[in-house]
Amino acid sequence: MALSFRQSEILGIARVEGRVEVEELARRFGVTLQTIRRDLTELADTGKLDRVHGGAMLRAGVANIGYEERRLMNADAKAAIARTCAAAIPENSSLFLNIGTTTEAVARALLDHRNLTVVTNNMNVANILVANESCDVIVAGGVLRRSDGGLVGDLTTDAIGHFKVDYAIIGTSALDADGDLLDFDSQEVRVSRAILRQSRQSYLVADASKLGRSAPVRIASLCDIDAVFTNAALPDDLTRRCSDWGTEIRLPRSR
Amino acid sequence: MALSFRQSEILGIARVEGRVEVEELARRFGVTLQTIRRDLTELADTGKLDRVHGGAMLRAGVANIGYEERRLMNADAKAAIARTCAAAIPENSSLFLNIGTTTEAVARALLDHRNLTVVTNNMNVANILVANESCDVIVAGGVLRRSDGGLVGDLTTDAIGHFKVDYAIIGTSALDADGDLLDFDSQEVRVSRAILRQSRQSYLVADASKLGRSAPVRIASLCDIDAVFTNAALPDDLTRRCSDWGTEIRLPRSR
DNA sequence: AATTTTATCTTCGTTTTTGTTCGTTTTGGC
DNA sequence: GCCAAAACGAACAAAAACGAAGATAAAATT
Repeated sequence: MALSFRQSEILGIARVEGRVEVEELARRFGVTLQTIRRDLTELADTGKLDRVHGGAMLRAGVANIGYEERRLMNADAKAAIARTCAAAIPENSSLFLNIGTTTEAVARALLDHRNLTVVTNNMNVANILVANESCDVIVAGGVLRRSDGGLVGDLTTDAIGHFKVDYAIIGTSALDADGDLLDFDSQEVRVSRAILRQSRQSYLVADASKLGRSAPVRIASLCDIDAVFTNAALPDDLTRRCSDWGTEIRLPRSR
Repeated sequence: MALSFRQSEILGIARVEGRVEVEELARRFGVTLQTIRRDLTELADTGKLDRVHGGAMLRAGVANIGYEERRLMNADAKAAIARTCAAAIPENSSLFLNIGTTTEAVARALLDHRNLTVVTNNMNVANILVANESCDVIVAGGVLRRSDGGLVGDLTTDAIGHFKVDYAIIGTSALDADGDLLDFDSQEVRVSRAILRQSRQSYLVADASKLGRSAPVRIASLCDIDAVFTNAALPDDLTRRCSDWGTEIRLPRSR
């Protein structure tokens, strides 16, 4: 079955937004709710989307509830950060993307970039970037973690050692007052460190909610990072330190 | 067939716009709707465009469509094979699943098994088995192939070398009259061979449509396989040879 | 000039899609 | 657990798009 104009457009919207609503789509296309429902049912039947009450979502693949909540938290901020970061990535370049909902937002923002080579240990990132035909996706293998679709373990670290890319784009669980990047899982931290080691430029993407939080394992310091993409100014002393370290701070252009 | 002046212009418009509509084209070229329809039908027949109601669109991932078709072909047979195979896999065991729509069917049939450890180079298998909470999923990394969600390359072969599992469950593109398993992609074949090497028992899952077909690269022979799960009796001489080799042939119980 | 070929138009019955209505199910507050 | 509102799916009718077949006209061939 070939998809209609409208259906493939719905799919496109879902890829970008992560979700679509019946009402909104009906308004947008100027058709009845029933027609949209039929479209969504068909897309769900062929496995392209997951149907939910009131709309549909990208195929869940890996997501569970806690993950969904995290993904929707600060969704706008994350999308804005992702756009800014994607704008800093030239076409024809290679990059790492690690685990995290913000890096997934970056993957979505990269759907229009051409000729990228992306190495990732995040199943969701791979699932998103499959849609970008001109992009080579390399999955660093490992043990699949249900909670967030991350691949971790020795296998992952080993695989990453095989590459050297232009940009590392990493997320973090927490960014404390000293400018240290922190995470909860030491396995994941080993992967993140390997990623930083194997890349020429390193970018941190983190929304403001990560700021001032804490977590037990240290990934790196902001002084090891070339630029941090976030959505609100950092505290004054951290800003000062960043300028000493030569770490650029990039905020989304206000709108 | 040579494209008419108008047809190649339609193609040009489609390349730019991504889609074309019958009405609009008819107006633009000053011809009737039927003429445009004929153009679009021809362009679709030669694979240049995808026909949809009201117009046509750029062909979306050619490969992807092929995959969908493959997945739906003999879907019932594959499901039956998968059930039989899954019944032969005890709980608390470890297994490989490689690329292929039949192995994906097996993954679906394993959703109720408990305490499995599954190593796979197939993103779809991983996405399916995520739903089985009691199952450890390990993804063997590699280059992601859009056409079927397979992960291939040296990275994959290396990763598989790290494991030794109880069962290898592999699919194949073709099974010829000599009992040789064949495939089209030599990279994928390397992965399949690595899988066979690293497992204690090896099962082939292949529906009858694979029988008597051919493909350029040899994976192995049925004599290397412990059991083959299929949906129709093999030719007599192959059956005889299998019994010489000690290769069991397992058919779904009729119903 | 006559004939064939090709592309297009016209007509009409068929298929697909969409809108409408209505009974059923799900959801969320109480 | 109960109820109202929202969302849903089934069924049918209307509308749009479709393809087949024959008619027409221009171009190519003889």
